Amino acid sequence: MTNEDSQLLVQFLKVLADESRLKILGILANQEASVEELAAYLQLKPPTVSHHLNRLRELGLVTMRQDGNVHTYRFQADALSQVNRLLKPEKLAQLADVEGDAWQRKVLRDFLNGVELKEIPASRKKRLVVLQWLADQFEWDRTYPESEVNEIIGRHHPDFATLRRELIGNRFMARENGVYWRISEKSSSEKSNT
Amino acid sequence: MTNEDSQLLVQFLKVLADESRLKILGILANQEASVEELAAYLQLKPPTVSHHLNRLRELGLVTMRQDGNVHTYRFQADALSQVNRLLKPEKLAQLADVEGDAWQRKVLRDFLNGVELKEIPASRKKRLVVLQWLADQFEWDRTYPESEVNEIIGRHHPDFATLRRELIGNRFMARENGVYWRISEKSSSEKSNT
DNA sequence: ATCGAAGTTAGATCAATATCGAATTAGATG
DNA sequence: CATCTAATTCGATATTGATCTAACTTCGAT
Repeated sequence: MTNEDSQLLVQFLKVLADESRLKILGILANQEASVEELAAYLQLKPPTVSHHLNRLRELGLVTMRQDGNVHTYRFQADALSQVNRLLKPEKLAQLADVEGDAWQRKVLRDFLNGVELKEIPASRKKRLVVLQWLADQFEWDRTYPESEVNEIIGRHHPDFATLRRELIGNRFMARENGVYWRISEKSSSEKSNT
Repeated sequence: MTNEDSQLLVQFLKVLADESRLKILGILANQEASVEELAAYLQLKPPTVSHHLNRLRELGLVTMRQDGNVHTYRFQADALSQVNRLLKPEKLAQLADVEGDAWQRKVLRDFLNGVELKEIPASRKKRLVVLQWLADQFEWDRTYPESEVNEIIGRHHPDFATLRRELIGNRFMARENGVYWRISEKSSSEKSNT
């Protein structure tokens, strides 16, 4: 489902999600009708019906034919199939993909001030996002002595000891013989930014 | 399509016709999620998401499971099938039937003041409605001399001659040898009221 | 038992829009 | 041409509803 498909679906649903317009379609599904007839059926004034017919026409749900002064509207059944095509679980699922990691970005926006970590998130999920970001401050393919680890973390937050332990505990980094290095995630979906 | 079906369809469409809610469904179609995650994905505040989830839950489009403080929402794919079932040309066509002859009633309401015909409609379609009503003032299974026809019509409008000719011309009544009687319509859908 | 975090509820605000009356356009008719 | 009718357009109004902040509830952890 492309992004335009998604926008189109919303437009269709907005136009259909109105009792008057559904009734209009219902009437026109039986037989074509003029604005005045529709207005009387629906107990609405002609300008209101005209407005609704315009919205329906914009999406191809009805067409208009003019006989003298009378505008006769006709239902276009196949336009509905577009909606039914898009309104399926699989299609909706594709809709979400365009979004991406907005949540992670939000967490970082909330807890970072520039490169400064305002505080350590209490919730585990958010803490993991921040730790991932912190781990990204370290390069791959090399080791760091503890002093350098403390210094790098210290640029972002005073409590480097806690954060260092968290990095190890949550397997963003590993330690052996007093040196530290980054380790890769197995399957998690987190990604860094900047 | 019953009337409740129709109301249900409108409710569904109203709930679905919102970009945020469609996105929520899109995300949940891929994996279940908590309120906060959804809020971050969509860049909305938790109360807003909570509101949307409530609307979706009312229609069975999502279900909720509570783990401690975290409410985890899950997409219910089969709820969508209801919409697809109702959103078909044939179903919409059935929707109009519940309405009936509102238009005719409207015309009569406009042109009648009690039993008094305020004026003779200029538009043919409306004139036919009024003539049908006028014809209903005559009984079946008997004949009327012209004088009585004039008198009966005269109760409703001064110009009884024009109306009498219209009744004949539009085949609501017939005349032979100076007497008049009602004749039945072939297939027209008009019905009278009181 | 206290505190913090996730969620919901309540209330307020603001934008979108359904509806209508008035004015306008365009066709038909005498 | 003058008039009448159907339809549309325009402007105003009123309602609906999406979103937010603030307050409250509930649960878990310290």
